[in-house]
Amino acid sequence: MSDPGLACCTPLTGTPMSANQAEQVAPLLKALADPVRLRLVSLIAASAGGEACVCDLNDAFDLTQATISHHLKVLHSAGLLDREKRGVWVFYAVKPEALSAVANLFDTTMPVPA
Amino acid sequence: MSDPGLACCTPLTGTPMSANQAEQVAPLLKALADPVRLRLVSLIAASAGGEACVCDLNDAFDLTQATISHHLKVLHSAGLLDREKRGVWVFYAVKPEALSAVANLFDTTMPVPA
DNA sequence: GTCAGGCATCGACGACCGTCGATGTCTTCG
DNA sequence: CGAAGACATCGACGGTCGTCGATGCCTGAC
Repeated sequence: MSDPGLACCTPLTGTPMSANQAEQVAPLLKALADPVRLRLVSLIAASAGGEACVCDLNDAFDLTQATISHHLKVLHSAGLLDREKRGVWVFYAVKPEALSAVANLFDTTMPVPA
Repeated sequence: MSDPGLACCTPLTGTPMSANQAEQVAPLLKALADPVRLRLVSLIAASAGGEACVCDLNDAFDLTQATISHHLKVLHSAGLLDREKRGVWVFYAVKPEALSAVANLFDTTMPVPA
């Protein structure tokens, strides 16, 4: 390493993601990197008003209510979902800002040439 | 459950992601859901020609060469990176199709209202 | 043919993740 | 008040992940 005359590789032209930015975005992707959580976000986003209650989400999967609650907590802790208690039921809503942050990640730092 | 008269929740208006689609997309997100791999993809995408050799990537991290090789293998196995051996060195290149597939995921199935 | 270097693979270890059953908390109803 | 239902939390289990040191393979140089 550190051989100045070698230059085996192409230099970095653009501005790659910083280590700090990577550490911040990775948790969001990690929260979404699960089939169940992906479907949960999709179900909530496709619901009227961009929100859905846990009882309905629970019926959409062959999983225990405890497992669904856990996944919702992960998504909420990652800042992807908002939680609102209405009476006996709890409604989760998508946070468009968080999703657009992920979308911007692929638009800004990884531009497809053509 | 299965009480037909309850209707506690909002009905699903849009078309949520299918279980099959979620199972297909989740591995891509899981491959990207790591700070090191995120920076690897970013570094490669920011390099000239959208490709970079392992020796250069190895110098950008405080990790073992074996670890970097492992992460590159994960990204390659997920279909996000292309591998090309040139002489002694190995070059990895981003696959724009795979990245745009992820980008489409957030554009198509989760449209931000405004 | 021998040597050096770039990269992949192997085996191992600790840490984390997804799922479950059981239990707790809180709200509404009668 | 007590009962029932919706949801969260707890503790535990097996599986996967990220990282490492050691080793193997393959290429180019001498």
